[in-house]
Amino acid sequence: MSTKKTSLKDIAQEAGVSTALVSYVLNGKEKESRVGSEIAIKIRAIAIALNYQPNHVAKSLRSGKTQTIGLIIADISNPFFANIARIVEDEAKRNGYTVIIGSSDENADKSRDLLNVLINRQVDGFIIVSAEDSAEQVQLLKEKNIPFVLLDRYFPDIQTDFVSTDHYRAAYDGANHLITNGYRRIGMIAYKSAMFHMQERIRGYQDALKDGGLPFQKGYLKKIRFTHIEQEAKVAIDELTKTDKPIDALIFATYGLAINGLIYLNERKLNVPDDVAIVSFGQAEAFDLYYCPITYLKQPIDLLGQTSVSLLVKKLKESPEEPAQILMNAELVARNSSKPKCIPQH
Amino acid sequence: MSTKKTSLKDIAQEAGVSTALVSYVLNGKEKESRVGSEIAIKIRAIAIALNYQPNHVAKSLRSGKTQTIGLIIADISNPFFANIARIVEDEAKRNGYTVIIGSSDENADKSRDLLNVLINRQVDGFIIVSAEDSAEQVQLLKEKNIPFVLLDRYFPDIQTDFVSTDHYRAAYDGANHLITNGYRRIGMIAYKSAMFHMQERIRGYQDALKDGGLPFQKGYLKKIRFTHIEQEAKVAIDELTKTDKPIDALIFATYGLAINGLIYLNERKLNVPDDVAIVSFGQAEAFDLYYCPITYLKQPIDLLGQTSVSLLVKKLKESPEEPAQILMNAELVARNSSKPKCIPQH
DNA sequence: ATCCTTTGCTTAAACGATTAAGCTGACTAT
DNA sequence: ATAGTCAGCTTAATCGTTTAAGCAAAGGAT
Repeated sequence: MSTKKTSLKDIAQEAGVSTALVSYVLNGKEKESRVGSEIAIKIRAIAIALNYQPNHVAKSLRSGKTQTIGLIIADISNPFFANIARIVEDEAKRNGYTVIIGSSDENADKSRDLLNVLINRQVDGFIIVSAEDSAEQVQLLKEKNIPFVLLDRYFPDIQTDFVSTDHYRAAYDGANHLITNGYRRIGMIAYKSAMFHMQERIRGYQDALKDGGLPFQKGYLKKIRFTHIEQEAKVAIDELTKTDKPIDALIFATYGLAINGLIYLNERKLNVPDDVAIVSFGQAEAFDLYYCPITYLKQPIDLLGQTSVSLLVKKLKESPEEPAQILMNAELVARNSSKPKCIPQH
Repeated sequence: MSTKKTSLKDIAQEAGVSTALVSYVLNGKEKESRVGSEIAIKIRAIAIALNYQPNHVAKSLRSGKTQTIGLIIADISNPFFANIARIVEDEAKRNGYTVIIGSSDENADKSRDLLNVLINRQVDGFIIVSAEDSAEQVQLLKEKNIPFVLLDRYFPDIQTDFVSTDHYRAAYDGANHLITNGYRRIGMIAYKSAMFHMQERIRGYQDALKDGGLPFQKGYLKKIRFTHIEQEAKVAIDELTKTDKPIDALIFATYGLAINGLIYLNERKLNVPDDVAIVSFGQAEAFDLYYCPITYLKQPIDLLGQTSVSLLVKKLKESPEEPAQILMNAELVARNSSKPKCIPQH
């Protein structure tokens, strides 16, 4: 019933040769290893007959390579990361690698844990969407000479390979788009975070306002804590709208922020785009479903994912050279939520 | 620089003992193996000093266990599965397991591929959301005595462990809810599929209509191909609405169908729920964002995921006993999209 | 003094594969 | 005849752990 899996030894026994020969043949090294052609044929036949499947674990132990990539993301249940994960999975498979995904929840401790678990599991390398305060972990990987590629977020102070969206430019484009379309009191809701990508998004927003001749209003920029999105998003929106100079447009720095914010706008019966125009980062079916399709900054997810994998695979094969640092542009997908402003109200 | 990882041998050398002793101590078997308490302390100290991290691959080879679970789903970028994946990941971790996720795209060949790859990687067991035409694969796993638990979908003709939503009852509840709220011409859009869970959803819908005294109209049930959702969903909706007896309510048998359908309803300027009431399977933020929040059948994702993991872990630890077959109820979350029907139009 | 137990350690095989090195016999060249 | 070459195989070490079996010395009982 439970027929034991067949190993090299079984084949060797059946063929009346040593395991070495079998290994040579099945790895296509008959030429270099001077294996007789008759016995090679016989071995191959037996392997098929016994339905031989090499034991990956044994291979890994011997070779020191597991053909496995660790993918660290914030949360697999967030559509942005789920999409990334899917691309990475497919691309890795195409290169003969398997992916192990771990969710860090934007939390440095969990991220460290994950890294350790996966290092012990001997993954060959990592693709990492870094969490807050994880610079030291990245530094450590560098020192340990563990191959990795940072995805979507990077640390300007640490020399690493990375593949990222140009967050500054994306935010700049988003804000600029709103200005062009006639909006003048443009708010932004972002995370309270020291992460470079978030800083860049904020900087892009601010620079666009400045270049558009709009004075930067400190009160128009709201930073809320990742851990309290729901409550703080409401407070932020209230503060942005329940004032004598309410915003007429709002940029969400993140998909998660947008979801929460849009739901609350609904609750408050604020109309998009008449009361508030919207531009958001991230992308998801949800934006298509909103009564007024949401303008968003479409990050090149496919390219990001594919490039990070091929970069990592290259690092794993060839010896490390110069770090590759790739910045990609997000595409502004303009929809009704940011359409040119109608008649000035008053 | 690239300090080699420390192994048992290194510790043994440093402590002047054999690797066996080190292994005993670090695995907490000092008692059974009569290790001296002094040397035990010394070994532990050295292990910490050298930052010893056991090599999981070697452990796996020796033990035949990789502490890894294979999770086969349709598509990680689908929110339903992404959520499942997250739960499974967390629950597995809590039990000392790592998860490898594979997306089958509802395709039997890909599913078979995935299974083989993961079997070669020596995963200890599987959690599987079965794809169309994959009954034979499940049968094979059974014969090979590879532990697995089916998740959310199962085959009534094959005796296996499974954890699933009661799809029949969920659909019945959904349709019944619409009837109760005054709708009389209730359509359904489902997948053209032989999968049991889809058949059950359809059967639930039909039985509810029957029990509600509504004649089942063949034309009100549309089955569309998984591979052509976008086009066929439009056609289906047109056929359901552009007729002299148009539907007044619609059930989507799936999250993906709902997304496509709702977008098209928008396009057609059909109002929810005044023109068409909606009830959908699946759940996602998207449903909250719709101008009229969508009534949905909330599957107990957390419980499904957790239960499947603990079931599998139990199978892996203890010897196989009776197969566990668990059916859970979906909760109907009633929102505005299915609110009691207003004034009869004519 | 002798035997038995117990304690504290080592030895070595095993998991399944890879691969450098060595062995044997046949053939070639001189 | 004799050395050298080469084809065709085997041997055995190795990757890092685990663990059954065994060995040696010390202590206890008679």
